[in-house]
Amino acid sequence: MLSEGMEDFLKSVSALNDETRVMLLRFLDEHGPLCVCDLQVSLEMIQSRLSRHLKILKEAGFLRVERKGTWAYYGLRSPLDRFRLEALEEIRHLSIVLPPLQKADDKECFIS
Amino acid sequence: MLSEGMEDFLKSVSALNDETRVMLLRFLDEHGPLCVCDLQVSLEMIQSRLSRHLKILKEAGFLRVERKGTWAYYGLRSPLDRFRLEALEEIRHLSIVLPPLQKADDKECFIS
DNA sequence: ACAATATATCAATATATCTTGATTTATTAA
DNA sequence: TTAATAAATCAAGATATATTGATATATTGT
Repeated sequence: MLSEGMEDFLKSVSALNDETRVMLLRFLDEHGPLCVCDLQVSLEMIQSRLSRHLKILKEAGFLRVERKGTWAYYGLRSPLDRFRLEALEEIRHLSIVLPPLQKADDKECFIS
Repeated sequence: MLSEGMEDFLKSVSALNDETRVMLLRFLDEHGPLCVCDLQVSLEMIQSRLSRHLKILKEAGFLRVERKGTWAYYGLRSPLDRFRLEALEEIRHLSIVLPPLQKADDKECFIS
């Protein structure tokens, strides 16, 4: 059957319940899969914080990870089920200002 | 325009982020508007707790209140916007067991 | 094996949310 | 106006979540 349980629903919802994560979803929706270090520079977030939020979004079924060497590329999972897709759609329509995408390896820019 | 802001979105989402409130929405969706004391007996919840959750759901745009004398009848607000409706739809499909509806005034059952 | 780098996890603290019991407010009826 | 009841709010404690800096793990190139 298609009905999910309370736990799964609350996991989706609590993943959405944070401004940082909503921004992350929006950013990845707009730019496609990105590695943690690119997100770090673009969103000016420290690494442990980013890593935590990405994990929560992944475990809630919104994101997938693909590893390439030491890099981890996070992107929207596809297909999303109806509710998550609807949430994403809502996020797409939020009037929020996103910072520009920056690539970490553009310069000799080593983030600790 | 139709786009809501981040604040409004997070308000909806954080209202959904609680098992008690999800139950409440489901219960009111199934039985129609009910007064706080009926919810109290049916869901076996103390009054202050119930009152708090109803307020959160109301302020998040899911519920409306209608006062009749000392009673306050809470019911689903209508119409709901797309995202809230979709959330409600999702809640409708959750496989959860609800307690039966009980009316507070059936017996001389005065809840403190 | 070693150094360098990307990411994940941990520990401590700060902040937010939930629960309960007590109190307050508001309405009705005597 | 007083008593009774419904509902809202408050205060205190418990639990959960977010942030930061430090440490651990894993991969790559030498």
